[in-house]
Amino acid sequence: MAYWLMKSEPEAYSIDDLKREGTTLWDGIRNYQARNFMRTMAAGDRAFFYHSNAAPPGIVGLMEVCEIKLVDPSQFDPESHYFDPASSTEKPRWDCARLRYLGHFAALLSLDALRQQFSEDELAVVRRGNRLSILPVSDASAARLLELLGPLV
DNA sequence: GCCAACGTTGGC
DNA sequence: GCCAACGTTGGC
Repeated sequence: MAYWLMKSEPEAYSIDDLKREGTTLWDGIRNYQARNFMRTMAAGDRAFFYHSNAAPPGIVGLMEVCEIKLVDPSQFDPESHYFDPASSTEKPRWDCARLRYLGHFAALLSLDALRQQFSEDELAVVRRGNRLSILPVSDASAARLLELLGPLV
């Protein structure tokens, strides 16, 4: 089982939205590197839910990967912000994963705190200039994160 | 097949 | 709003 970190702007979709819905389609990924990471996920993997563009940004909860390589429906919707005219139903360019809510952590672990605990090599999210919305987390870093974050609530 | 330009993303 | 990072695109 691998660990990941997935970012979402809470104004667009927050951990509370996921708690309410139970599962969600993680769609709208339009960055190739993030998409490629998402394709290497496996069902049963865990993902840290990270609030980006928040004050402060940081890890707020934990999810489980349910399904991967699902076609992202928003790419075909002309009304959608994520509409991609270059994509076709025959050759879809973007896919997505289904994630399940596992829980909140008692408190947000901020990016500042993460930078104090982890080097840029240990945890990609603290790397200066990193803008990826989906990142792998090593088993060792995941174990330390879970220890810092404490039990799910 | 090189490589400049583009698009996406998010911290600041 | 700037800019850093980088996979992909596309002109040649």
